Amino acid sequence: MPKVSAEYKEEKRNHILESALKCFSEKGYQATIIDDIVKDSNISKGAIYNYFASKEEIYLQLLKKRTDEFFEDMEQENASLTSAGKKLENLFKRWKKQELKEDDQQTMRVYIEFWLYGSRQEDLKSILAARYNRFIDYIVKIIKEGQESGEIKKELDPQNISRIFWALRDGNVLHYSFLGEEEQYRIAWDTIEEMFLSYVKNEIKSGHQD
Amino acid sequence: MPKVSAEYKEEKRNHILESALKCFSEKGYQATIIDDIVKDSNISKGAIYNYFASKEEIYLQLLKKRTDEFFEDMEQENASLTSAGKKLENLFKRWKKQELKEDDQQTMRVYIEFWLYGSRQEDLKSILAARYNRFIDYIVKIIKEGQESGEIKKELDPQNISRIFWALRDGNVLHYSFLGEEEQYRIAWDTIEEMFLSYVKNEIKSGHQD
Amino acid sequence: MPKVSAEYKEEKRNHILESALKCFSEKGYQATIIDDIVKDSNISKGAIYNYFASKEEIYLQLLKKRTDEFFEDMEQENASLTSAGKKLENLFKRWKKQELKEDDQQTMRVYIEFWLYGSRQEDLKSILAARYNRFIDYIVKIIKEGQESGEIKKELDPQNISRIFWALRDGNVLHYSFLGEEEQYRIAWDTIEEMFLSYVKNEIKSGHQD
Amino acid sequence: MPKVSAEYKEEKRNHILESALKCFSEKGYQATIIDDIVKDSNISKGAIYNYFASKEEIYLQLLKKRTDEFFEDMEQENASLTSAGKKLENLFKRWKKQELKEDDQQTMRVYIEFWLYGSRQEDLKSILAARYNRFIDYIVKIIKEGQESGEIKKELDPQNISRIFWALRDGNVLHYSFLGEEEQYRIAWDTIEEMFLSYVKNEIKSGHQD
DNA sequence: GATGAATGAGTTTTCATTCAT
DNA sequence: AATGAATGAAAACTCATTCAT
Repeated sequence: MPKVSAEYKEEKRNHILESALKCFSEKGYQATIIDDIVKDSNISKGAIYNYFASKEEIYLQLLKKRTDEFFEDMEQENASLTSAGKKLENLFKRWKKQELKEDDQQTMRVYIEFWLYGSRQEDLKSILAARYNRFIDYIVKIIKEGQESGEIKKELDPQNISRIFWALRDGNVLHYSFLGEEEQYRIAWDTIEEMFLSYVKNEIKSGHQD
Repeated sequence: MPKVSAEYKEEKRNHILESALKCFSEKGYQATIIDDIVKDSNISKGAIYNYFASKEEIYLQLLKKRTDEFFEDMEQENASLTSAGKKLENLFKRWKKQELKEDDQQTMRVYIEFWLYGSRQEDLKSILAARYNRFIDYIVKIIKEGQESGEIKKELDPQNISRIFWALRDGNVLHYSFLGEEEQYRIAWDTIEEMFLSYVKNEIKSGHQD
Repeated sequence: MPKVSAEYKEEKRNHILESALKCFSEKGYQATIIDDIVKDSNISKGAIYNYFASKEEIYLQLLKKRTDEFFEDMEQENASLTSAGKKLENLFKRWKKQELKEDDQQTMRVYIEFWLYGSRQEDLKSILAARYNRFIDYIVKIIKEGQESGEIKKELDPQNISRIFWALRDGNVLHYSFLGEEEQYRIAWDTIEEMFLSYVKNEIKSGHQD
Repeated sequence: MPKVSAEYKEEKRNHILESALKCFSEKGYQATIIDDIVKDSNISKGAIYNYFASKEEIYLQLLKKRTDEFFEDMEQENASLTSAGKKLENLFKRWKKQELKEDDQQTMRVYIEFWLYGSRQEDLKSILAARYNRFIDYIVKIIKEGQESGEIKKELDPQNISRIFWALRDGNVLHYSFLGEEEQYRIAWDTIEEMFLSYVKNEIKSGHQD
């Protein structure tokens, strides 16, 4: 018989994770000290350690939660979209408007840092790889759908295209996140969309005329 | 009247920088401790501080040196190339064969980390921005050349295209550097080249029909 | 909702300051290392840094506390004294018996070192000057009182006399603190009292006449 | 058969000591690093260690040299003075005009610091005491002369008076050296002279009468 | 469950001294 | 004799984690 309800605990957990995201995003994972999270969350150091075993676990949980939420979101949005092309376009739209959600903006920085951090810790590599594959698979599925429906060129390797898609996204986000020039980012993202889709889609009625 | 020659000192400096690169690349900048560099270089802690004022300065000098070398290299290679298209292709070739030079591979990781690190230190932002602009300008110049010669579509904004070029490069390198799958990287890079050049070049006798 | 009472913290603070005084007095400020204070106080290094931001802050707080206590003490003692002459005599008495309080003895050494230290740190000069002026003003007030009541020669400049008073005190303390010959110190101090008071007081019924 | 003349070596030694005085005076003994002396003297670190075994030895030699010079000076000046009163007045005059010689000003700071430093090093205490006694004896001799000639009160203890003389001097110098207010210092010193001499001299035809 | 004081290993940097040239 | 590069033992300070209350 727990003293507090499960919801209470869940809420507190999330509260900590939100503060952690803010701090990690602003100062970086290594530079963030637990006291930063204490200050931002107004939750005591001891309490934080009641919910998470270590700073690293906070990091890991944070990334997992964000990733899960991203896929939930996508699932929901895509449910109503019928073609691969629409789904891809929706994804591009997502990052075009993303700068409005400061939240996601922060997440990106933290993701990229995690990329660095995780690639150096043997024990995190599998987590990193799993997360990466989840993203890859997500696009692979769309590409395959598109190839079946004839929207997307059959000669392309879905795995390869998916990897390129994420490389494009991450490269652009990398620049944007750290240089912060929103207008340029948006223009670049538009151009990238055009370039990517025209490369990937079948010529018939190619380009943009939705 | 120094006791050792300027070359000796230069060599030692480079020796330290090489060890630093190795350490920074393996463990990350923050996680690398001076003793790691001491151990790797076999140079005493005090001696290292005779050559560099701080760990951060080692980092900065390292990046500067690498960047300078990159541009020197490029300058030299491009001197013999007559068209914008050839220059771009040469750049793609460069990163395609890059994995052979382990050295450059390391530098990339460190560059990306610097991106994160620098974007959070007010005093480093200008260095970061200057470095970024140097890279941007380099491609802008090539694009403009190509537009004048008719190789490259005139309606494209050179700045924007340059940014996209580097986003492609960085995104791909980001994935490769941390996932380390060489074969996939090379294939992706080939595809990216095709995508990019076909987007950028004028259709007449368009880029790749090997 | 602190886990410990304010008194507990105050006590701990004082405990650290006392150890610091002991160490600074024995070895000097610069030569004292934090581990000396750790050893003497039996408080961990980290805990010390929970109470004070730096070694220098310990020094500053220590001096401030001692100075405050000195003036509190004086205020109390002087409350019952009605004439300027009595107040001056009381001050002389204070340092005559001072050697009995080992505590004050230590403080003096540390004060003098602070004089040296502070005079070389731009940012400490104002603290030093403020402290000095507080001492000067204290005697100035007494001198003026005495001049009004007729006890003290009207032609003397209170500021100048006050400065001389403290020069006498500091000079004597300097010698005593470092040579440690108590008997000689006490005799010198008696002589100084006689010299000073006979110079300062109006002849009529002057306290000391040879 | 030495390679260089004794004079050359002596000159170099003095050069180092002069630089050391400057540095010690400006930054303090502990805060001065050998490289400060190297920079100021333009003599290499190795060479400095050829002339002195350690930083401490430089300090000690410096103090010794300065003390010796002081007494040589005094001897010379006093040779032409016939009475104890004149000799004392001459001493007062010396410190009154001293601020003009920046050199001596520096020495004072260093002396005071040495007082602190020396009193904490068992092995330096005897050096300190010897130096102190040399100063004490110097005044004792003058006082005794004055007592014999009738200039100075016979009932005074020469040792005690000598100690007080130096306490006055050191106290005043302490304040001046670190607060640096020249005008105030000079006025105080005048007043101290008046106070001291009127206390010490026989009333008949006393030097200073207000 | 919550609190925040305490811990101490770990980190960067300094600097007196040495010694090969 | 002179040089200055090299050494490495300190020293101040940090911060993830623990644990008594």
